[in-house]
Amino acid sequence: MISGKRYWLMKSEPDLFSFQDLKRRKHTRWDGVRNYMARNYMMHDMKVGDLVLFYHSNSNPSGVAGIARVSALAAPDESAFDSTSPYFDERSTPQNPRWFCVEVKYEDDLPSFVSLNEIKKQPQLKNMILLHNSRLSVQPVTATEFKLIRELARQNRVTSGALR
DNA sequence: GCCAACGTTGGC
DNA sequence: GCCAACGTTGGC
Repeated sequence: MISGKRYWLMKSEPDLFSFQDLKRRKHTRWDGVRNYMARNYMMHDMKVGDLVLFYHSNSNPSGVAGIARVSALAAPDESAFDSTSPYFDERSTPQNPRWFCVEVKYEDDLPSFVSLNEIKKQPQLKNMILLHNSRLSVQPVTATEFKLIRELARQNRVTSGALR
């Protein structure tokens, strides 16, 4: 168990499911995660109310697109039971589920997109897991990191406004 | 589309 | 339980 961490970053490929999709749909099960570390964070550490940076991966540009919030605790990932799903895993059964996922809901727009490039430029963000384990799709962020990214999004908007 | 990084699988 | 082979993620 991790104590005191209440902020997360979750990756999604926007071609498959974007922040705008979440905003339209209001909430979604974070299904399809097939990595044990990411699963364990969802199963054991994520609590209802935790805030989430919704990150667009495999994208041009990649970066943080908006804010979400955990809206339900982890439950068995139904997509693993569905033989027609790309996330099907025959080793996971309703009697003995292997994969779990939380539900997240749309929380807030960011004043602007915060690209991976901008994150890399911030000395205060150099310890983010994002920059050191690019493979982990669900990861904790500190309160400081979360707030700084929100601040960057605000600054971006001010800057681009001033240039107009 | 390439490929580095790294998680997973399975033979031994 | 090691580790080589393989598959996947994700930045560029």
